[in-house]
Amino acid sequence: MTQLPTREELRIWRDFIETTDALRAELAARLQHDSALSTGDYAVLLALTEAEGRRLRSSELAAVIGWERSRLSHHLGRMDKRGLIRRENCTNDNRGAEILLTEEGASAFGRATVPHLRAIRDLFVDALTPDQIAAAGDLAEALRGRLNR
Amino acid sequence: MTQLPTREELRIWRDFIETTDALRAELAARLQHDSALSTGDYAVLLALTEAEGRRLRSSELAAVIGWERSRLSHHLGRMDKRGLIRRENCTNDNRGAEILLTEEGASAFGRATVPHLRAIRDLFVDALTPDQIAAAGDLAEALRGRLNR
DNA sequence: GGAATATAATTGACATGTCAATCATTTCCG
DNA sequence: CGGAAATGATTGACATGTCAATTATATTCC
Repeated sequence: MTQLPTREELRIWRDFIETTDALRAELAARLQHDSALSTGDYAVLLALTEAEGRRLRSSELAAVIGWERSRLSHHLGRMDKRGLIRRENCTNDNRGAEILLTEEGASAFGRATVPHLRAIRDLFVDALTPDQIAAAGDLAEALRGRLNR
Repeated sequence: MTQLPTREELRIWRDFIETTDALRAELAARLQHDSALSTGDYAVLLALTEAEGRRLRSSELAAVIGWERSRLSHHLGRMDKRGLIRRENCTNDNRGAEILLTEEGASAFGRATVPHLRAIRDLFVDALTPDQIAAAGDLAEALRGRLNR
C-alpha cells in the first residue's frame, strides 16, 4: 500500500514544480518580447526549419513536436493568418496537408533563435553548476521512466 | 558576452523541461479523472480549506496561490457556477469580495486530496532516490535564485 | 465493385490564461 | 470638505488547450 508523501517531500515537490513552471513562463515571456513568437510558434518553426525542403505533413509535424493533431490544427490556423506558414494539399494523399515554412516564417525564426538560446543559457545553464546540470538530466530520465511505465 | 548552450546542454534542457511538463500534465489528468477537479480548482480549494473560517478575501486568495487577480476572478466565476465556492460582499470594505468554501466544495476537496497525494508519491517521490529528491530541491532553489535575480 | 473500416485533418464547444480597460469604493491630503 | 489617486475586483477581447464530432479520402476484404 502506498504511503502519502511526507511534509518535506511535499515541500520539495511544490518548490520543484512551481519553479519549473515559473522558468517556463519567464522563458516564454522573453521569447514573446524579443521575437513576438510564442513557444508554440517556436516549436513549429524549428521543426519546419529542420525538415527536408522546409515542409512537413501535418501529422508528421505533430509527431515531431509531440502535439495532438487538433491542437496543431488550431495553432496552424493562427500561424497561417499571420503569414508564418502555409498549407498545401498533399499530392500523393488527398486527405493530407503539407505545411511549409514561408519566407516570413523563416526570417521570424531566424531573428528568434539566438536570443532564445541566450535566454536558456541565462536562466538554466548559467544558473546551475555542471553537477547540477547533470543532476537535471538524471532527474528527467528518472521521471520520464516512471511516466512511461 | 554570453555563449550559447552546447548541444549537450540543450539536450538536457529539452529533456528537463519537456519531462516536467509531461509530469504536470499527467498529474492534472489523474486529478481530473479521480475527482473532476482541475489543478486550479484544487489550489483554490486547498487555500480555502486551510483558511480561517474557510473564507478569504479575493486578493488574499490570489496572493496565497500566486495568481493574477483577473485569472482568479475568471476561475472563481466558473467555480461559483459549479457550486464549489460562493462570493459574499465584504462587510468592512464594500469594494471587496469574500470567497467562501461551500459544503459541496469542501466535500469535493475531501474526495480529491488522498488520491492526489498518492499520485504525487507515485509520479515524483517513488520515481526518485532520496538523493535525487534532495537534488530536485537544490535545483529548484538554484533556478529560483536566478529567476528572482 | 462496394460496404465496412481506418486514416488525415479540421471544426465547434468549451476550459483556461493574459492583458488592458472599466467600475466602484476608499484613502490621501490640500 | 472634496477632488485626485490608490485599491479591489470584474469584465471583455483574445490566445491557447482539450475533447468529441465531422468531413473527406484511402484501404481492406468479401
